[in-house]
Amino acid sequence: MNISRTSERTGLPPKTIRYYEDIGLVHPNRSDNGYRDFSETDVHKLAFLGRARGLGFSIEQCRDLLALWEDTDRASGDVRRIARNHLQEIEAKIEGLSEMRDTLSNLVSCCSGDDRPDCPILESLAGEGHKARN
Amino acid sequence: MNISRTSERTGLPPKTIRYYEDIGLVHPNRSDNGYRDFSETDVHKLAFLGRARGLGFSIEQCRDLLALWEDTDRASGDVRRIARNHLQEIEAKIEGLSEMRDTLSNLVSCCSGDDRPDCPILESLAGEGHKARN
DNA sequence: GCTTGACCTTCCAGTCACTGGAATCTCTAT
DNA sequence: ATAGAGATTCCAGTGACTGGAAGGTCAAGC
Repeated sequence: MNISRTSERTGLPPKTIRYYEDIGLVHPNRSDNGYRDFSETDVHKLAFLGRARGLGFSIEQCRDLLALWEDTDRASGDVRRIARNHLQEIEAKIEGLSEMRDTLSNLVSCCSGDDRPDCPILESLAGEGHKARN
Repeated sequence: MNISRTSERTGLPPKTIRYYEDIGLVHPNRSDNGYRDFSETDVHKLAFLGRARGLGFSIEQCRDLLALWEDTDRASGDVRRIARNHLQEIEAKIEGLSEMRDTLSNLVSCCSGDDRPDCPILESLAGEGHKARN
């Protein structure tokens, strides 16, 4: 199967598929003309990678997950450990972003947003927050 | 003021400060020996940048905010527009991450996480979700 | 047989916001 | 004179792609 059909079936752009081969995540065969020739297994691997990336796993985590997937003697505990670590990272990111959101939405709602120059957003960025109620 | 003192006062690493000069966000003077010599204004600008970056604004957004900050004739509406756009991006990110978190935490809690190979996390990544109840 | 167009290949560069490291210069203190 | 700290520039790497150029291959139509 050529790369564009593989792209359609996996939802991954051809560029990404070539990149995944570059970094050793898949190893498609080559036809006589030099074109990549993807097997069903390759397609499954790529779809697996697409889903794992969609859940935010890093490439290195994906590599580990893929290895565990292919190892029928794996311990599910190893998989779970990776997923839990990643889950914690995601939760930390959400927390950081939530703080930003709260601060920003506060500032945005304090700003009149008209043609006048007075702007609590800039004042806060300038470090004048503590002077706000003078 | 030399770069290490400026780093202390702004909380930005020297490397970052040099980088900010490289991309034209600050323009410190130079002493006779070639060392950067930061003014109070430079320090304020850098602190401003540090806070804006801490709220997740991109460098280009920071550049715009800095220009507005320095323009006493600005319209606060321009600032507010930038901040609101950024706020929406943050909210979109939070939503995406929250979906990941929900899916992942579901999978993690379904996985026994012991020495056995059966693993609903891998099954889901392999696209076997729809077969779960066979 | 020839051309056209779609597809494939490789390779290089760019993204974003830094960060690390090497090689070299300057200053201060002993 | 020398040691150490701190400054400089420049180059390369990060993560995960993405864009684009230059060129090879294939199938269809004339």
